[in-house]
Amino acid sequence: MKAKENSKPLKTAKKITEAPAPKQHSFFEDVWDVVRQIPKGRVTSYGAVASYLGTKMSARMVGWAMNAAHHSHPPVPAQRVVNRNGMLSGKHHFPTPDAMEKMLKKDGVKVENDTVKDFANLFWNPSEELGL
DNA sequence: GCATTGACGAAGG
DNA sequence: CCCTTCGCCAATG
Repeated sequence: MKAKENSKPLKTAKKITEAPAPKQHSFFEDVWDVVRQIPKGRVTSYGAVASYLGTKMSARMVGWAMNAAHHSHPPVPAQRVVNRNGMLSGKHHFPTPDAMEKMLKKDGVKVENDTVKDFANLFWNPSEELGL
């Protein structure tokens, strides 16, 4: 049901990055849910998550979801999500550029030159782990 | 309402 | 093998 919560000239007070999904089961929330299931010390890629959700071509949306994930709750370990290259492409979106790799190292993931070391080995594929 | 951008990825040249 | 282009979907200008 769609409850039109507004009919008044509300000046877009609703900003994204807070809760883009008024309802659950949104692509964003699905992404967060998968990312939250990433085991500590493991990492995955945007494409892998997208592929698990069935939209492998929409890997970019996963990145967008991560952006909103910063305000989601429970917190989403976005630092465990990197691009297919294993590079910390999103580190610039964290509070501080080194927050991402710092958290990864805390998870036991070695990061060097903004890239996850032994990425192929640490790669966590939701389609496999969660069941294809 | 159209044009541009974006934390990607695959394909083409 | 490196660079460019296209596709995806949504948000922003």
